[in-house]
Amino acid sequence: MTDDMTRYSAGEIEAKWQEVWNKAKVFQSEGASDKPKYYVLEMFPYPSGRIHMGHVRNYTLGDVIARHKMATGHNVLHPMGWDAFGLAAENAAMDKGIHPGEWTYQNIKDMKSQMKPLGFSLDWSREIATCHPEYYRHQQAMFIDMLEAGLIYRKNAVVNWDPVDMTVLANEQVIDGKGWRSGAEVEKRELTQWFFKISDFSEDLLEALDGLDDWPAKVRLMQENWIGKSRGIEIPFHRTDGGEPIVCYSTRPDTMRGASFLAISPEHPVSRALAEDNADLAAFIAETRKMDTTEAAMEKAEKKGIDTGITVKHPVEADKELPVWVGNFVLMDYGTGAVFGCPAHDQRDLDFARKYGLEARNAFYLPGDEVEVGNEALVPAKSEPVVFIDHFAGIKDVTSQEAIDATIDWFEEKGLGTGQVKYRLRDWGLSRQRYWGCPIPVVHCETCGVVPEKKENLPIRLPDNVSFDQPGNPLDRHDAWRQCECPKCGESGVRETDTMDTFVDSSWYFVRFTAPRAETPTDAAEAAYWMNVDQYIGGVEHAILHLLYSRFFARAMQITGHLPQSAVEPFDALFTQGMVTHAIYENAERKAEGGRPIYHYPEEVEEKGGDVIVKETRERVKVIPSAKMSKSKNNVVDPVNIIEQFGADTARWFVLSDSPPERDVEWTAAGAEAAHKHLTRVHRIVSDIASSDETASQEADELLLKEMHKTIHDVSGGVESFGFNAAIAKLYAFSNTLSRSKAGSAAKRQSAAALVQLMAPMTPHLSEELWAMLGHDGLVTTAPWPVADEAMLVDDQITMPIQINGKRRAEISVPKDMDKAEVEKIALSEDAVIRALDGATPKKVIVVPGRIVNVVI
RNA sequence: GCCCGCGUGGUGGAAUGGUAGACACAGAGGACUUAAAAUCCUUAGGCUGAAAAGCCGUGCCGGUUCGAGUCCGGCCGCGGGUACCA
Repeated sequence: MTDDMTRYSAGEIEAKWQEVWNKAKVFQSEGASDKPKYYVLEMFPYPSGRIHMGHVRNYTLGDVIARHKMATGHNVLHPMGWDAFGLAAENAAMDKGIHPGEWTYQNIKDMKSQMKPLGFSLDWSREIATCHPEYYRHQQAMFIDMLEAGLIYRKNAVVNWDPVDMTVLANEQVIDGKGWRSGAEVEKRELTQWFFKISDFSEDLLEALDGLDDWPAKVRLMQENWIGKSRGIEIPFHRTDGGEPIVCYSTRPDTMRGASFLAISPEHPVSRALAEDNADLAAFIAETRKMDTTEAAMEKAEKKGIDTGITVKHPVEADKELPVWVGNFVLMDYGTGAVFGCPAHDQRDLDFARKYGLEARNAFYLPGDEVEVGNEALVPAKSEPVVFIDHFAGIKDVTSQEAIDATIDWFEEKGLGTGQVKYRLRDWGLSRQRYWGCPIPVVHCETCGVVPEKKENLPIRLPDNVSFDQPGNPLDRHDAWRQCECPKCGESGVRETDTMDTFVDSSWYFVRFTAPRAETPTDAAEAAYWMNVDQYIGGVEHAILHLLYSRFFARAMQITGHLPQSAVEPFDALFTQGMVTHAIYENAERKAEGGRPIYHYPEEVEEKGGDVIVKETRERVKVIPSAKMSKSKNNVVDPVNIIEQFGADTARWFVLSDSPPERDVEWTAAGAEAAHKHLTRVHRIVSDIASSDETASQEADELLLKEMHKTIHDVSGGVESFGFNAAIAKLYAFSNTLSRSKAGSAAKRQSAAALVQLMAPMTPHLSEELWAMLGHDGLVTTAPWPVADEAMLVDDQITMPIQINGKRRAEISVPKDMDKAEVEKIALSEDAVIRALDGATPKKVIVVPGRIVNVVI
C-alpha cells in the first residue's frame, strides 16, 4: 500500500513539524521550574562553512539525549554557538582577500542554514559567537581579573619562526621543519608571552579526576599522564672546576651507581654560558634551535650531544668524575633542565652512551641473571624485585620502587639532595601573534610598564581596517589602533598586539550559555542553576587540551568570582565520540607549490582496475585509509546531499545506527539508502495499522505486547547508556515483529505508538507524523516516555545451552526457577551428553542458573 | 619517541567471563510483475560431508579459568593526542 496518501515524504514532513516546534517554542528552556534541570551540550563547532558528518554525529547524539531527557520530565538546556576565532579565517583572508570577520560570519550563516534542517532540539535564542565583541569583552574582563589575582604572568617562550615570511607559525604550519608557505627552514625564536598559571593547579586537577565518575576512564588516564606527577629528587652535582653545582632532577636515583655522564639542555644557563667562548658548542646549540617546537619532533629527532669539557663529581663515589654533555633531548621546561645519564637502565641513555663511547655500568641486575650490559637497557617494572650491586644505602634484594624510596631518604638524610614532587604539566601559553583572536587587554607604557585596561574601556575591539597582503600580525602594523592612552598615567602607550589562544574562548562558553546576554561575564543565579553541564559530548581528540583547560578555567573563574563554588568541575558526565573518518586521496604524480601534497575530494576520484585515479586528469592517487576528516585534507563528506536526497531523519538514523558512538566510523555512502528504506517501511507499517480494524487471538496480542515491553526496556536502557546502535537494532527487530504479528488492531496500535515514541529522539519528524496519524493529540516530543511493565519482561521458560568441556553441544528448555540438581539431571540425560560421556561419569558439572550448563569430562 | 585507544564474516557491527556473528548492508535463490522498480519470503563465518554431524574460527604468541572476543603478559597493525589546527 504505497499510494500518494501514505507515501513517506521526508521533505514535507520535516518542514511541517519543524514549524510546529518553532511556533510552540518547545526547545526554549524554562526559567525556574519544578522539573529537574538537565544541561546537555555538544562541543561547539568551528565555523568552517560546511557541516560535515562528524558534526551530524555529534549533534545527533546530543539531540537524542536532550529529547529523551525532555520526555522523561526534565527542564532541558541545549544551546548552540560558534568557536569563531582561529587560524583558518586568516588563511582565507590571505587566499581570497576576504576579511576574517566577514568570512567567519558568512560561514556561521551558512552552517546554521545547513544545521537547521536536521531538526535538532536546540535553543537558538542563546546562540553565541566567540568572535563577537559581546562575547570577548567578557573574556577580556575576566583576563583582567585573573591577571590581578596572580593567575596570569609573562615570561619568555619559544615559537616557530619563519625567517622568510617574518612570521610566527603554528605547529600545523610547519611541514618537515619548513614553513608551509615560504618553504623556508623554520627556526625557534624567543618572545615574551602571556601564561596562565595552570601548573599551580596540577595537584588539584589531578586529584579531582577521581571524582569524575561519569568520564571515560581513558580520558581520566590521559589527563593523569599529561599532568604527569612524579616523585623524584634534585641532586646537586659539584663541578670539578669549582663553578656553580649543576642540579639534576631524577625519578630513578636508585640507578645512581650506573651514572656515567650528565646531560644538560641546550637552553640550560650553563650551556649558554659555556657557548660564549666555545664555537662548537654555540654551533651545536644553534643547530638544535632549527627544529620545530613539537614534542614529537624533538623526541623523534636523532639524539645528539656535545661534550662541554667540564666534569662533575659523582655525589656518592668520591673518586669518580662524570663528563657533562649538552644533549638535544633534554627539555629545559621539565625538571631542572639537567639529568644524569644511566645507560644500563635507560634505553635512550644507552644509545647515547654507545654513540659517544661513554661507560655503561649496572646498578642492579635481575635475580639470578647477573650479566653485562648489552645493547638493551635493563628497565624492569618498578614492582619487580631486583638485586642491587654495592648500593650506598646498603640495600640489596628489593623492588625498584622500594629502592627509589630508600635512596631518596638516604640522600635527604646525608644532605646530598632534596626529594621533590614534580609535574609534567606546563603553564598554558595564551599569547598568539595573530589578528583573528580576542585582543589581550593590556597597554605597554614607558613609565608604568604593562598595565591592564580599565574595565569601562572594554571591549578592546579588533580594528576592522586591516590588510592581509603581507604575512605577520596586522595588528603590529596598525599604528592607529596600537596608539592609546595608558590607563594608569594617561600618557601615550601602545596596545598589546598579541591575541588570545582560541582555547581561552572555548574554556568558558558553556557558562556563558547559561546567561548569554548578561552584562557581566556570568550571571551568578543562572550559573548556579544550570551548571554543571550534565552531559558533555564531543570528539575524543579533545580529551586533553580543551577539557583540561576548561577544568582549569572553572577554577580560575571561581577564584575571580565568576563561578559558584559548586561548579569547580564544569562537566559532570563526558562522552567522547569517535571520529567519522574517510580515506584521503593524495595525488601521487604531482605536488603543489613548495612541495605540499595535493588532496582530492572523494567525488573527484574513481576506482579503475584496482587503481584509484583522478577522474579529470587520470592521475594516479595514493589512498590513505580511514583518517580523521579534515578540511585541509579534502576528505570531508557533505551531509547536505544526504539530507536533500533522503531527509534529516534518515541522516540521523544512519549516523546512530551502524557504529557504537565511541568508535571511529568510516563513512560509506551505501548505508544511508538502507536507513531510508527502513524509515519508509516503518511509515508504511504504521500507516497500515492506523487504518485497519481487526481483532485477533489473545495469545497473539500477548506475544506482541510482551515484545513491546521488552523493546521499551531495552531501547530505554540503550538510550541512557549511549548504546544507540544496539537500541536501533532492537527497533529493527520490533518493526519486524510488528509487521508480521497476527495480533489485533488494538494491540498493534499500542505497539505502533510505542515504536514511534521510542524512535522519536532519533527520527523526531517521522515520529511526530506517525504519532498524529495514530490519533494522538499532543506532540510526541513532549509526550512522557513509555515505561516498561516489569512483569512482562520475564519469561517462564528459558533456553539453556549445554556445554561439554566448554563447547556448546546441545540446549534444553527449562522453567526459569528450576533448581540446579534438576537442571543437571536433565542436562545429563541429553543425547549429545550421553554420547560424549560414553558410560563414564563426568569430572564436574557446572550449572549457572538461568545461564548455562558445562559438563567437564 | 611518549601517552591513550582500537583490531570479530564480503561490509558496518552484536555479545553483565557463559550458545560468537544479534540487527543491518552487499550477495544468492524464490514469490509477485508482460518486464523493471518497489515489496515480501528463504538463505548465508570457513572447511569436510548427500545428510546427520564434525573440525577450525574474534590481528599474532603465551597465560589464568569448568568456560576467554571479554581478564593478564608479550608482540604486530591502525587511529587519536603530543602543549600555536580546533
